[in-house]
Amino acid sequence: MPRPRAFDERQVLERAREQFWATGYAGTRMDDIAQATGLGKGSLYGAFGDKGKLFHRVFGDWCTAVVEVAEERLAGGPDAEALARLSGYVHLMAENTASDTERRGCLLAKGAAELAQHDPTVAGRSAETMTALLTLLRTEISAAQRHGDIDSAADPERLAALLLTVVRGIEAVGKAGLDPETLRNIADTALAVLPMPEGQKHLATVRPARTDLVPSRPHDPPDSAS
Amino acid sequence: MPRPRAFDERQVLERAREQFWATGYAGTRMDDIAQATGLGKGSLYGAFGDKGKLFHRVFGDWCTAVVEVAEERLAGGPDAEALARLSGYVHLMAENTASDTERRGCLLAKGAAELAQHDPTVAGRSAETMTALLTLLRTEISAAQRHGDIDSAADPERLAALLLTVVRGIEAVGKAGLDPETLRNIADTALAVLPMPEGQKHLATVRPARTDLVPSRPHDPPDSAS
DNA sequence: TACCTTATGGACGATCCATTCCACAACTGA
DNA sequence: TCAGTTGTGGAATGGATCGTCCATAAGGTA
Repeated sequence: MPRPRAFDERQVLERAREQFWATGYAGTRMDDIAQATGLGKGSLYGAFGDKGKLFHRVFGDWCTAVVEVAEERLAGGPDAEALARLSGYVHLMAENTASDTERRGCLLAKGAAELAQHDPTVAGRSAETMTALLTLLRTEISAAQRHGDIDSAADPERLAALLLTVVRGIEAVGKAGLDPETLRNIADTALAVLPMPEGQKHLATVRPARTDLVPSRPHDPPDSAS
Repeated sequence: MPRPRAFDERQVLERAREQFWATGYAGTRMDDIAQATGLGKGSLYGAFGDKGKLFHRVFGDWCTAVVEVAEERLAGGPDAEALARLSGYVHLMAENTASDTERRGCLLAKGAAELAQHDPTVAGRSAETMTALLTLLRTEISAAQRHGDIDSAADPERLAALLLTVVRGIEAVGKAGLDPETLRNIADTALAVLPMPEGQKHLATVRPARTDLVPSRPHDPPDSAS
């Protein structure tokens, strides 16, 4: 019975994300978003509440996407390919940052840096996201250990935390200005130093020349949430 | 012949840093800084130009301090203690983040996240800082290799980049909400996976129980620039 | 078709903020 | 002591920004 909305909510959120991503929370004006989406202020406020609520919505969606990308890459599959999945994921994240020529970084990092200290919602959501990623990584490391690709004496929890740190760290040093080639090397190196089972040499890939440990490395994921 | 300044420039910069650190660039008002320093707007603008210039000054000083802390910890000393120096540095950085209960994070990361994309000065300064840290780490890794504490077949450049990424990554995941204990473990793990020379086992420290690889770990550095 | 409900979007109000301005203070050198 | 010069701090300015309001449009329903 009421008049239906003339806009696609998802599309509006996408445009809003683009704005927040480009200029941060404080740096984005509601007028910008109105302009970018073609919506009037009335519709915008009517549909999403206020600037804060709109950002929370965008930020939450982003976090969901980040975890989904990890799930696509990591969850499921035979133990025999667990190490390859881990490698693919880490390299994907490195590639995302490396190809981010505009240096927009990741909205998760950007939002957390700007707001986590004062906004419990953002703080909570980013923390959830970290633990979700940690769980995915730990599971995969355990799988690789079962298959004998990673030393089973190592603590999967710790290795997962290390890999997560490397992934998030690549984003950080990328935004800080390290060049793409270095970023890709970091991903290689991180995977190369993972402890191999006793008896196997694992050092080779840390040597200067080797960069071929890793299987094919996909570009431009559908939702390239870096 | 002119009237001398009644304020201490260093002290004013310190207070300004505190503000920018706490609330970011856009989130900090010049009135806040005036209030915090006790200066009037006229003095503030007369002495530092405008908000942007003031931030650049603060940001630059911070970057200098970050490198200085690394130099104090890393540069100089016998090769025999190079690995210990590396370990001390990485743990110090982890401790800084772990003890940052207010979750302010690091101004370098915060500033870069907020401004690097649009402000070439910030982008350039943060990039310089990264390469300076990289150089310090590489030098120290080479020293440890000479002494036989790290496999000399490994590329010091790559290991340095990995360690830098871990250090910056710890800051990032810390701000994102991982608990202090996990952060400390990450530092342990990163050091434990460094490739040992052939013949030596290096895996032990990745095992759950071990956390004692590292020498004493200082708290509260003079200029605790995390 | 007439009516009711919701959407729309631009104008508006109130607030906030960076920057400038200015009257006055403080110090130096003659 | 007396200019002359620079520092000081708060009031004023001008522009920007968030959120509200309201007259109107557009579906649905009877």
